[in-house]
Amino acid sequence: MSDKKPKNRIYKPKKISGFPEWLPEVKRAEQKWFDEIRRVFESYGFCPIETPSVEELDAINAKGGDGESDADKEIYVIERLHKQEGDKESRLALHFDQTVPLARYTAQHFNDLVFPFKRYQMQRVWRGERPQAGRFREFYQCDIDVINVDNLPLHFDAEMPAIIWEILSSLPGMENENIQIRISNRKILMGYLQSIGITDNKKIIKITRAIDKLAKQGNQHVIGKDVDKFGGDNNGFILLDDKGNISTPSTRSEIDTEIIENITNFIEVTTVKYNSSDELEDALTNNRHFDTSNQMLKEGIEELAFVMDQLSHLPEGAVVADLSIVRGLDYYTGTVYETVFTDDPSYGSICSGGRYDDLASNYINKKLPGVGISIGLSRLFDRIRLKGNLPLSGISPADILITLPSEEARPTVMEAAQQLRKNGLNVETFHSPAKDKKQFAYAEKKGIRYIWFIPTEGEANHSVKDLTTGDKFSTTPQDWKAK
RNA sequence: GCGGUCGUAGCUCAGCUGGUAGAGCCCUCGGUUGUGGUCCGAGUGGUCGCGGGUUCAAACCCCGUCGAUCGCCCCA
Repeated sequence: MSDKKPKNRIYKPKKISGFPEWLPEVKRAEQKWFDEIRRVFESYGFCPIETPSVEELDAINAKGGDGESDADKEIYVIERLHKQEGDKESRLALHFDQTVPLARYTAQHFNDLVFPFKRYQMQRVWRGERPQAGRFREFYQCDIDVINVDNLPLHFDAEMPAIIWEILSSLPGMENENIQIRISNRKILMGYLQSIGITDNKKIIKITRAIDKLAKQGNQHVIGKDVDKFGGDNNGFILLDDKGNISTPSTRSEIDTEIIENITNFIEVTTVKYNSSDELEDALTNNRHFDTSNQMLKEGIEELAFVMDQLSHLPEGAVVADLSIVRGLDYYTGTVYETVFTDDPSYGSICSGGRYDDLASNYINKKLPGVGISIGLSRLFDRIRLKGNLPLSGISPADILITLPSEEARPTVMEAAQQLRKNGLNVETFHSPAKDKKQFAYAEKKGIRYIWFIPTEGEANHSVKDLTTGDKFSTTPQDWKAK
């Protein structure tokens, strides 16, 4: 009797949370998305670049200015496993978006770039946050940005959503999704806060986040009702009731009642979505609560109205002005975008961006305003995939599998394969002589449509069988064309 | 960083109130099938996430730990 085989210790493979990977058929579908996105980007004249996965940590942190920002925690820093005492090397960090690398890139290659610099970039980015539905630690973003020297025409602010709309409505599997691009302009909120006397940066951040949250939770949520619920040290100080109205300041309030009232007025306006520039201007300009003599507020309204006008050719509801969109990243200074599934806004934005006045000012002594938008490809893709709406077209990209009846036939098989490839077909040859059953089953499983037979003795022609229909054709490698 | 749920074959899971593990799929082989997709049969595969405790006895109870997942913060 045989002894028990010694078991070799196996390192059992595990999923790494937040780092998705796909089977071939899904990856093929993802590649088609990349192809389509690239096609549209290039059709508008954007050119490709790729930056390293890492930036120097100092360079990434340069944008904040404040030093300790929330973004710090999301960054992965890399180090050598075998680093030694006293090794001198710059600290490298995986980039968490493509905007900061773009700023650095633009500054670094300033002399060699043609402005306005229009580039697209489709790479992975990394965020050190806790994964959950639609949230990854490693994911793809597809960015387009335009950067110019000194001034950047507002026209570009309108071009971004137009491009995005074109892409989102052409990606395979997205046919039945209801998507909306929501646009605002930070100058409106900033100008408004300025006009009611709020200038403290920390207060501004809290207010913007409260407004942001309010909109995303569909007015259901309460900020600060249970202060601790909203994350230990991040004390919400704006208290909203279930209808989304600011009620009383919490015990930790840093803000007085009059201002609360003012913000309530503002929120009334922000929770409406405006379909046209006229609606928007009516609501804001003629609102007695707004001091439109404030220059920044006025500019914001005008800019947003301009952008809306430029986008009036898009279908109704595709793009709306939504003043609750304020965006977390603090480098945005004007137009801001978010994109949501209208039937499930809480899934999060699938496509965001905005305008920044001088993102590169930390890297170069020039004023380089830009505007850009980023498709959260992984989040979008995963949603469509999980809904089962992703069109899959087989594991293999091969159109044809040539059977190998015997080892002697291999040269003929190879020759036929080469000829077919020259004609633009993807061809795989079966790897070893085997029963037809095995070779057929292989083609079937890999989703290869045609099986090719070289001539048997006495036959002049090759033959092809279409597995989807069962039809068989007599032909030659030179002549055959897939129907 | 915080909270909820979960962790049994490669995958999806079953395993009643504790008595030392099962199904389907996958995979391999054989048969059937006008050259494959069907059907039938056989086989491979698990120290029940890991560690400790309670017990005569634990996949099942307790503690810890790790992992996954969902949510909060934040964000694509």
